[in-house]
Amino acid sequence: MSEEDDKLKHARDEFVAQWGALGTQWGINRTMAQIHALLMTAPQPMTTDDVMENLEISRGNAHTNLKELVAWGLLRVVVKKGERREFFEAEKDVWQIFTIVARERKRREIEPAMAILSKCAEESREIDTPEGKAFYDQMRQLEDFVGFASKMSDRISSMKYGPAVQLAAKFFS
Amino acid sequence: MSEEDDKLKHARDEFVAQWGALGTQWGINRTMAQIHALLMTAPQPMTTDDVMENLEISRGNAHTNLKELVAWGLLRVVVKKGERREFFEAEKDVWQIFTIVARERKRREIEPAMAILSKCAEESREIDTPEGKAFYDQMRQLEDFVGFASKMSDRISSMKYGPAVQLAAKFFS
DNA sequence: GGGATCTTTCAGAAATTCCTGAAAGATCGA
DNA sequence: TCGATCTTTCAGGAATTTCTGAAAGATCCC
Repeated sequence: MSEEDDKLKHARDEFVAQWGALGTQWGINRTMAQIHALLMTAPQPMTTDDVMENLEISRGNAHTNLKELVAWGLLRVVVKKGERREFFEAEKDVWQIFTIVARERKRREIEPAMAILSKCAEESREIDTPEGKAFYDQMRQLEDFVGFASKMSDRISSMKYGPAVQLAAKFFS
Repeated sequence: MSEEDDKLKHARDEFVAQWGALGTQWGINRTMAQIHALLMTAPQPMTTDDVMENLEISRGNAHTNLKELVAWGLLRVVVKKGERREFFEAEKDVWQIFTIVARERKRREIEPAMAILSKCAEESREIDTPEGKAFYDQMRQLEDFVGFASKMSDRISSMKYGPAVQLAAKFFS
């Protein structure tokens, strides 16, 4: 079966490499994306050393990014009895992955935007010139829209997969 | 009215600065986000030199990012009669801005992901080992989900604002 | 043609982000 | 307590991204 194993190894290596490259576009660093790809396609939980070896990266790098992925909730730490080392295992359910990423993006992208918009709207609320009114108006429109998007994101992220698909089906009808 | 004008200038400067900082999180560079913020809140179209002066940046930087924003569709070039210079004006409609950004993100983030997933699924389709099947299965699940998200994004982006809000209202009921 | 004005490009500098390797910190069993 | 094993941190270096400033390229009018 070495033939088959080679094909798999090749496909998996490609997935890891490309997913890593893509990570950059998504605003997460290459290593983090590669580790995530590696573990999503790992049959067994892996140790820091496994990851280091497979991706040919330093211990510091592996460690930092593994912990970051754990903080996101995309990886879990697994302890095996009789083993002192930590093993890492990925969340593999796509809907779970989606909701985790959506929540994180909301936290990092939507919420700071809301804060800015609210502040600027507030500061300009009572400026009684045409320019002032136009500015306030623009801030309010942005604020309303972003607030709305934020609510939608929450709502969807908190749904179970089944209902979400149901809803989407309705959407396409 | 110098008092009022000052307050407005302050609020606007803050918006530009903060929006620029936020841009980094969104994966676009600071200058590009700042220019966008500046023009979204400009009562009149602005020239390259206006932008350079206001943000205190070089001509090359201003030029490159203005053109990039035009390429995205977030700015339009305006020609005034009797003027040789180009003026730039921002799309101010929030729904338009949203659909433009959604389309761009799809192009840069979703489509490359789809390509990788399809290729890796294809390559692993016939591997007849437990690991091979698991890998193929994972690729397919990701592919299906991302494909689905892609369709949803298209569907929403191509809607008019009114119907989109209607739909959202149903969603919250 | 030639000068004036505006746009575009791009090599190198500056700034930012990311990674390495090593040292320090924990935890455990003997 | 001590050595072995594993985890964590971080200063400095490497890689990547962004910006500047100047030169070259358009376009227009005289």
